[in-house]
Amino acid sequence: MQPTKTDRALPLALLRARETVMSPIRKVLKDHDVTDQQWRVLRVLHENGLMDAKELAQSSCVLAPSLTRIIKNLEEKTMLTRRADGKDGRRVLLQILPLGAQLIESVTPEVQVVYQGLNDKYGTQKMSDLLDLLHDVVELS
Amino acid sequence: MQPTKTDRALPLALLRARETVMSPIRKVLKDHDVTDQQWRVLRVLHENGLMDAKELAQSSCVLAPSLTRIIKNLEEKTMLTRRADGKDGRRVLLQILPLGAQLIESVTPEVQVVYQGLNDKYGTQKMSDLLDLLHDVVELS
DNA sequence: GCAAACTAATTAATATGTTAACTAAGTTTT
DNA sequence: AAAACTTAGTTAACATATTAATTAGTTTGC
Repeated sequence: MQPTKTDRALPLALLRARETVMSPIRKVLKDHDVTDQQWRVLRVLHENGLMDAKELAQSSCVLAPSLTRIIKNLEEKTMLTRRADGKDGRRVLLQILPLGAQLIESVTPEVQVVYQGLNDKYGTQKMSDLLDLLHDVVELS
Repeated sequence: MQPTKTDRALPLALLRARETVMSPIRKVLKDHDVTDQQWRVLRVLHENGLMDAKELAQSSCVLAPSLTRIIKNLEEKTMLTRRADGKDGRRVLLQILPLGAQLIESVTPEVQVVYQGLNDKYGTQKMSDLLDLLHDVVELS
């Protein structure tokens, strides 16, 4: 069986698209000393309030072992707090702290500028279509 | 400025979609002791023949420092060869070896089965549309 | 021709990805 | 209630991502 041409392979296409989008955003995040994973974790936590580690890992698309390290790191920077769940001793509850929320709020405008530029060049309708199609891919699992 | 809801953020959507697609494929690759990065590198090399490291890195969406280590690893497994370019002493020329090509050819059918299942569930037309939209994203850079 | 600027690749340092093994806490079975 | 099973989180080991610095080779400008 012949391999699919690499430029029509979905995983590589997704990766290339992601690199295109993330590259300029990463620069912004870098200026604020945040990695994109830390950024995802903080954004999800900012959006959802109190969460346990499993929810947070799934929502932010970070694996559990990575999240453990990221949490440790962000906790040391007082960006978030970590405490055991009283009802279920296995769970760890996470909550964003003012410093974390402040980071989100100060970096977001810069990131939005990049998104907006992307959106203008790409087209709002196409962007919406793309997001819908991507959402459908995730639904398959 | 309010952050974009994380479920409509393009980078996260791309990442989630990629995870959905890659998860079953990774299992296949794991059974053959190949990481997905090594797989990408070998596939691109198999498709394109002789390439220098820079081309290979760009085409396979791997950063140069990672490629250096991946090449070292694959070279030790005699999956590919590495030699200096006679005309430009800075460049390194890579070529796939029979063992590498054999790996591609033996793993590809299994990967294709996964792709096919995905394609059947998702729809060929939608898949094609998605690939086109993703391609257009990359064109923006 | 040669120094400056540039380019390809590697190395270094830190963070994350990935799988497996492990610990602790909770749930189910009998 | 104790054993077996399950689940959440962590730790471990290795591979890759990311940026910066370094090395070696090439090209440019004067």
